[in-house]
Formats: sequence, structure tokens, C-alpha cells
Amino acid sequence: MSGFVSHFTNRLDAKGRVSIPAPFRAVLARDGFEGLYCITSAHCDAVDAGGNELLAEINKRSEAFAKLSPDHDALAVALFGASENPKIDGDGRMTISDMIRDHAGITDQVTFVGMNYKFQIWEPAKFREYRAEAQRRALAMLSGQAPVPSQGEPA
Amino acid sequence: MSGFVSHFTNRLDAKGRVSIPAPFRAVLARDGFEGLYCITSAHCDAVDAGGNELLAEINKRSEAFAKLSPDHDALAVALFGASENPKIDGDGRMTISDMIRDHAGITDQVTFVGMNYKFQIWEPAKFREYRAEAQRRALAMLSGQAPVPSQGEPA
DNA sequence: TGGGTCCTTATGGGATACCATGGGAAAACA
DNA sequence: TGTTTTCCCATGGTATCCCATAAGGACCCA
Repeated sequence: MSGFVSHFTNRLDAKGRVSIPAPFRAVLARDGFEGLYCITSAHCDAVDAGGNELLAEINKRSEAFAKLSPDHDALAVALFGASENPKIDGDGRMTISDMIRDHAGITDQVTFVGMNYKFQIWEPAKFREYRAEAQRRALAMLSGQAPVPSQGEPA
Repeated sequence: MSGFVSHFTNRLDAKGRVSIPAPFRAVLARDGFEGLYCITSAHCDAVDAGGNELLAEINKRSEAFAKLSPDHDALAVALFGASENPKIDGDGRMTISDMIRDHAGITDQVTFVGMNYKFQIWEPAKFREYRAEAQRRALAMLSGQAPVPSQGEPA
């Protein structure tokens, strides 16, 4: 059963809402998470989004340290403090919060990028830029050296 | 369903009250704790807050030492002496006690930071500072850690 | 193959509910 | 009796719910 694939660009309306691409909604429905789990990416101007599968990934990371310890607190702030649970309305839309808007530099359009177990939320121009760079790197990796450790589908 | 997530900044009113963010109230309601459990953090200028899940974590800590032992007594004093049970009024507000105010250096605004099983209460400026540091540490911690099966992330 | 119909999807907008906040009055306290 | 706490209500702004519409695609049928 496949996860989030392909990418879509939708418009924000006057209220700051945007339609989540229908194929992504279908994946979320299968996943069973109430609403959407979002977390700002630590290493690029995008927001990771998904359901239980993404949340499990985050939890796994934070469980590596004992609760109430300074390390765990710092990690929890960085992970959960930078997360959100937007609701999805009856028409399949979410509202882009200020946190997401600021982190991703979104103004009037949003690009949703499937990444199998999660998807990312981008400002369209920044995504095009990032994508071109990613393709260059992928090409270099593929042509340059030994088999890529392919434990997932090639994005 | 996930726990305390995201962060919110609210104003104190003239009576020293502040609204607990609605999403946090929803988590507390699910948790079933009457009111709120607060304890000053031992290693930063913040106050830990939550319900039964936080309390259980603290109990687990103190149970690691034999009761009646000097160690246990000292820990109990440190833990429960630094604790409070503020009430939550009908409008979802709590009063910031002097202990919390002093420990966190709060004046007129409060930042609530979700950390999954608990949340923290911060003075906004101090939080921004801590958050920047936490993100650096988290990045280091996560990248040094045993490889999380990163299927797809082109980073 | 061409045309028509139905359904899904993205988007817009009005009405309503919720939430943070302020303040008054009753109650408890000292 | 003065002071603080607790309960209750008011309000402005925002988010949520609900309905409308247009465009595109799938499907069916001739």
C-alpha cells in the first residue's frame, strides 16, 4: 500500500486555508490519525506533515533519552514545541498557522510534496530551488559511486 | 492522539491570571487530572506542568530510592516542595503563583511549550533563547545518534 | 469515437461557535 | 473591615462549520 507520492500546489484563501491534496487525504484517512501532525523541519525551510507514522518516528527519537533529564527536555522542546496538530475541516482543508507560514516563508501558495511516510509543506519557489539541488545531488550519488543504500523507494 | 504540542504565548491580566491554551486543556481533560500539577524545573528557568502522566514520571523518579533513606527524603523534599496544584477556573485560566513567577522570571506574558507528556511555562524572551539552544543540541543529539531508518529524507 | 452526465475536487463566502481577555460582584480570608 | 480569591458575564477577534460554485475528469452510452 503506497504512501504520500507526487506533489501538488494549491492556493491559500483569504482566511489562510488551503486544500490538502485529495490523494494525501486518502492516505491520512487510512492512517487513522485525527487531523494532521506537523513539525517544522530542522534542516530546511519546510514543514513535515503526516499522521501516526510520522508521530511514531518523532516519538522514537525522543524516547532515546530519559524523561526529566536536560537532554530529553531540550529534545522535547525542539521536537514537540515545534509541532502542531491542525484540524482538517469537512472540505479537506487546513489552516496554515503563523508558525508554518513563518518557517516556510509561505505567502499565497503552498506546495505539498509526497515523501512516502510523510509529506512536506513548501513555499512553491523554495521547493523548486530545493528540488533542483536535490536532483543534482542524487545524480552525483548515482553516477559517482556504489549502490545507494536503497531501503525505501527513491524519492 | 498526541499529547502537549506546539507553543503559545498568552497575557497575564491584572489579577495574575492567564489562559491555558485550549489544546492543552483538551489534553488535560483526557488525562483526567483535577487541576494542574506544576513543579519548578531543576535545570532551567521554567516550570513543568501537566497531569497524571507528569506526576507518574516524577513518582517513578523518587521510587528509585528506598523510602526513609536520606536520599529519598532529600529527593522528596526537592520534588514535592517545589510543586503546586493550581486550580483551573471555569474559563480555563490559572493564576501564576509567586513561586512560578519568581522561578521563571515572568512579568506580563507567559509562553506555554508542549513537550508531549508535559508542558513548560516560560517567560517569552527566556524561552526564545532556550529554544535556539535546544534546537542546536537536538540537531547534534539526533545526528550523532544511531541511524534512525531515514527512508526518503534527502538530507 | 464523440458527446453528455455525474462526481470529485479546489475554492469562495456567510454564519456560527470558540477562545483569550477584561471586568464586576460575591465569597473567603486575614 | 480591607484584601484577596473565586465565580460569573461581556466582548472582540478568530477559527470552524456549512453551503455554493466552477472546473476538470471519469464514466456511460450511443
